[in-house]
Formats: sequence, C-alpha cells, structure tokens
Amino acid sequence: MAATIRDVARAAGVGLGTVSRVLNLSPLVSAATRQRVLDVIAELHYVPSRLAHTLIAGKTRTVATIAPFFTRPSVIERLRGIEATLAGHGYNLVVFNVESAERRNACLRDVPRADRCDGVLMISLPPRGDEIAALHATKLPVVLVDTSASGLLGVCIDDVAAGELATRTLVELGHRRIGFIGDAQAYTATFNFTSSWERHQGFRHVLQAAGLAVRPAYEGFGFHGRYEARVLAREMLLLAEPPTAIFAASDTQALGILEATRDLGLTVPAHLSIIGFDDIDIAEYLGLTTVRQPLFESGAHGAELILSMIAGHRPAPVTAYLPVELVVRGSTAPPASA
Amino acid sequence: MAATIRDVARAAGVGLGTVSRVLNLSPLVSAATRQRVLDVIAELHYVPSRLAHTLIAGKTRTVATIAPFFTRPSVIERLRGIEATLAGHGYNLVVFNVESAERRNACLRDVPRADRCDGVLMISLPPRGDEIAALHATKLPVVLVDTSASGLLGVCIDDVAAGELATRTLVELGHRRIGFIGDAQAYTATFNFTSSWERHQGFRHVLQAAGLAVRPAYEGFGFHGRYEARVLAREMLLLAEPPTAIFAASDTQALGILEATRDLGLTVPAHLSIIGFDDIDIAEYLGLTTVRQPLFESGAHGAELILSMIAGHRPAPVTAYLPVELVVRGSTAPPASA
DNA sequence: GTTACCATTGGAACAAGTTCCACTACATTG
DNA sequence: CAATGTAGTGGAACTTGTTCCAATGGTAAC
Repeated sequence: MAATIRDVARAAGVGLGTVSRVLNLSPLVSAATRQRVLDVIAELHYVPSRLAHTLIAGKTRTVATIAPFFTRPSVIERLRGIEATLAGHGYNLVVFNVESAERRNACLRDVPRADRCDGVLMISLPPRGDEIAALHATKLPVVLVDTSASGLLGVCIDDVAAGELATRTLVELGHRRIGFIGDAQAYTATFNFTSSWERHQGFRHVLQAAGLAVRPAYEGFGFHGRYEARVLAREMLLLAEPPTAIFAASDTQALGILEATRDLGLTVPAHLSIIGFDDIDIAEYLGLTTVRQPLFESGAHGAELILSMIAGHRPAPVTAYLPVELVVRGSTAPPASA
Repeated sequence: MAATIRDVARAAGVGLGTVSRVLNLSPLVSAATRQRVLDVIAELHYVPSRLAHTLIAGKTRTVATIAPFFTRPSVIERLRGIEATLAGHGYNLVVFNVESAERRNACLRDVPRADRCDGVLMISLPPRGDEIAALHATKLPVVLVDTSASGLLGVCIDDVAAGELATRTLVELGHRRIGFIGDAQAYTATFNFTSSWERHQGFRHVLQAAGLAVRPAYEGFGFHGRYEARVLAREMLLLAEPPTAIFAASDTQALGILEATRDLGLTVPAHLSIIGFDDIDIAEYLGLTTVRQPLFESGAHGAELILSMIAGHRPAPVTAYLPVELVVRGSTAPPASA
C-alpha cells in the first residue's frame, strides 16, 4: 500500500541505511545523495510509519489518562490542561472514561502497559495498595492528579485546608448553624474519591475549633449531582432550626442547594449563605461564592511531570500542592439574625 | 525487559508457531502442549505486545477524534457518546483538541494516517475540498459529527429546520420583534463551523414567511461565548425599539442574554423571551426554553458508523439527520404588548 | 508391508523501521 | 609508497508477533 523505506531505497538506488540516515538527519550523508533521497521521498509521498518506529523505539508518544465522569466541569478543565501540554510536546492523549467500578478496575489493570502508552495520568482515582505495586512493576511513569498515594507523584490541593478555609469564612461571617453537603461514602468508596471527605474533615475541624456543635442533621451526603444535593438541602432547610449557611463540596452540589432555596422561596444570601467548590464556569454567572482550585493548571502540571519522567527524569514521588483561593461573590453574607 | 513470545517458546520447549497458536486459540495444538505453554505464560507473566500485533495486523484499535473547543458542554457530551461506544468495542479514543486554525489544519493533515488510528471522527469541523480529497486518499474511515461534507458520512441535525422551529415558536407566541444572536463569520470561517449560520438561515426564513422585517440591529454576531453574547444582547436591548424575543444559536449564548437582561433590570419572559439551543445541563436549572439536540447519541452513532466501516462495511457517504425537539421552559411567553 | 493421510509441530519469512558492522574510496601522514 | 584514517555507503540483524510451508510421527487403509 503505502511506500516503505525499502521502496525509497530501491527507487533512489541507495541502501536502507542511507535512507534512514537522511530521515534522521545524520550528517554522514553526502549532499548529493541526501537530495536524491529527498526527491524520491517527495515523489513517492513516503511517510515513515509511526507504528514501526514505535515498535523499535519502544515509545508510543502517547499518554493515557484515566478520568472518572469526564463530563464533570472540573474533570474537563483538567483534561484541557493535560491535552494542551501534551499536544505542545507532540504527544497524543488517549482518554479512558470511568463511570463504574468494573471499568475503573479494568482500566487500572489494562491501561498501564508499555506497549499502549509511555505514561499514565490518573484523575481523582487513587490506586489501592496492590494496584500501586502493580503500577511500580510496569516501570511506567504514573502521575496522579487531584489525589495522592504513597510512592507515587501527585498534583493536588490541600482539601482539608480548603475545607477549613470555606468553613472559616462562614464562621467569621457570624454563622453558627452551618451545614455541609458532600459525596456519600458508599459512592466515593467505589472510586476511592477523597476530596469530598477531606473537605468535610476541614469543615469539622473549624466547627470544633469554633466551639460549634457538629449536628448530624446538618451534614448531608449523596451521589455527586445537582439533583441529590437539592434533595439533601431541602431536608436541611425544612428543619425546625435550619442552618444559616451551607458549604458544598462542589459547585455542582452548590447549584442543587440554590435550587432548593428557590423551591422553598428562600433568598440567597438573606436566608442562606452558600459556598461552593471549584469555581466552575457557571459559578460567576450565578454569583456563587466558592473555593477556586487551579483545574487547568493541575492537568498541565501533571502532564509536565509525566513528560519529564518519560524523558528519563525520576523525580521523588511527592505530592505537589497547588494553592486554592476563596472567590467571594454574592451567595455569602452574615446571617440574618446577626 | 518483558517476556517475548520467543522466551515463552524456549522455556516451554516448543516452537514459535505453537505459542502463537495457543495464543490465538487455534485447535491445532495438543491439549498437553497447550497446557505446558499456558503454564509458562503464567509463570513468566507474559503479555503479548499490543505494538507488535498492531504492526502485523495494520490495525491500531484506536479511533482519533478531532474536536474544537472540547470544554464546550455540547462537545463534551458528544465525546462521551463516542468514548462509551468505542470502549464497548475495545477501541481506544485519542482526542485532539482544536482551538486555533493552525492546530485545525495540522490535525487534518497529520491525524488521518493508518499508522495512527483505524478511523477518524471529526466534530463540527467540515473539511475543505482539498482536504476531503486527501482524506479519501488515506482510505481511512472518516465520519463527521455535527457537520457534513459531500462524499463523507455525517451525523448531524437539520440546523436550518431547527432554526425555523425555534423562530416559529416565537412568532406563534405573537412576537414581532425577534432578534438573533449567533457566531461571527470571521470566527466560524476559521473552523468552517456551519451550525450557527444555518440556524440563522432558518431564522430568516421564518421571519420572511411571517412577513416580518429582518432588521440588522436585531442580528448580533460574535465569538461563541457568554460574555460576547451578553454584550451583543445589551446593545440590542438598549435600542429605542428593542426586540421582545431573542433566539440564541446556543445555550451558552442564551446565558449571556440572560445576564444582559439581569444587568438591565429586565425580567424574563415578561420583557424578553429567550430560546437557546442544545439543552445543556444547566438549561433546566435556568428554566431556559431551548432546542434539544441528541448530543450523546450523535457521538455514539458516529462511533458506531466508524466501527462498522473499520469492520469492512462501506456505507454510502450520506448524512444522517437526528431529530431535534423543542423543550419549553419558563424563558418564553407571549410579548407583553400582546 | 506399503502407501496415504492427518494431526501436530518447528521455524523461516515478513511487517517497517533502526542500529551497527563491514566495506569502499579517497585523503592524509610518516 | 605504504600505512592509517575517515567520510560515505550498503545491508544484515534486530524489535515482536503472525503466517505459512515443510517436516515429523503415527494411524489407517489396501
């Protein structure tokens, strides 16, 4: 079908090695020979097979990314950072979308293989102990984004501190009855998601430090989604003594809380202050106070780490923490009673 | 490094062909030999190289997708449909994100190569005449999603009819001063985007059929984004005789219009009716009336077509049109004067 | 006792590049 | 003038798995 290096060699009346040298810009070719080979290459529309090169070099120039629920705005933004960085270095991005435990396990087992990719990025999916061992056995570079695991590189934020930041903001506004809405254990356990749990830890730290009671009724956990958060917030707001502020583990969930207030005819922030997390695109439009984390940058940084490891560097397996930032908009205010 | 088929053959004391036959489930191996080979394979943790297999078979089990601005909700949803379908058939998805004319051209030139992928899906990016010829020359299966081109398969919607549907809805509500906000030519031309333009065509058809004047001041074109739409809508709404309804070529742009009404203290739909396009996730929350198109399905269908072509089928190069649906929510009503 | 046939097996050739050794000229050095 | 050096070149060997032809051993039929 397509012309091969042998076709070129034959047509140009030279040896295989000479064509290869021309292709690889070796100086050990006379100008006349080089030109003749280049002419034939142009004439035959010869393009070296990426495949054969890959087989020889043992490098695929491909990075695999395993991402859960890649329609989530936060995941997308990270992927964008990854793609931009990889494309800038001539690397391809293969995406594996995980939406079930089976698929997660299958990806962790099958994707990290040297004949598939040169490195693996995993978003929000920390591997278990045995999986970490298996990853090490492959000798492939692995970088975690938005999560961490011992012995592996990671790029993430300090979710506990971020949770404290959000909660402290509400406490300092004068709120005493503060709620939290995050992901349900049963669901995060499936994928080992930790962000929501850690933000919740930060939430509790601040409440306790402020001498505020942690009321179970003010803590709602459900599947990560607008609808579930809406239901949870509704319950909370219908309590005899409802919270005056709620911290949501994500903007998506904050959106559900906003819906619930609307359903009940409540006003934000007069009746309820809301803080979200991520600062997704729509947050600005909605005037949502939120904790912004560098999503694009986390992906870009993770991709840079992978590329440097592919290039042979072996950085220490530490977790890099990117800074978060509180973005104050209209959804937070002192409580009405204050 | 990793064990090869030769290592297995040597350790099992059999020939290369025998190991290959075991791997390929050939019946021409005695049970005893098969078991011995399988034992050695397990012992050496041998895994066949995907790479070498690819070189032999000439198949990469990979489909490339070229997508513009893949953070857009509509593109993401299509990608999700593509990924789900490909993963279900053991195919990998390589994503190329296009955000500039250079990158678009580079992708169209370099991605469709047999040694990179078995097929190419292109979202919203119709190739030009010379590029179509080049695509045909590669013999690679190509399917367009959300666009069409002669000689190529496509999966899209009838954007003109959809534009008519949206506009007719406004006309039938009694609106006489109807605006349109869509993508600027200068920007769509870069990528050959056609959706906005065609929806605008439908818009004009209906206005003319209804005997309504097409006023240039009621037609705004800008870069596809919330902010740009907001600016355009603001201008329109500040006219001495502003439109009583606006049709936006996308929900993202409809969002900008919503923002503009809010900026000006106007109420939707009392002062202004708005119809968007796509029915993205947030549209429901915002109560936006919109034209829903099957995004996930378009990706899934495109992927199915590619897979069937990879399997050897050569369907006629026709464009499949998926149905659209008007989703009526709270952002549309008869004009105040009616 | 042959001949015929089949199940089973081994391994060369191949896919499309890269690497590297060997060889040819010609030039420089002693 | 011989010895050494080197730029330029050719092509075998190699990467890993598949394909296919040839060969083996044994059984069955005549």
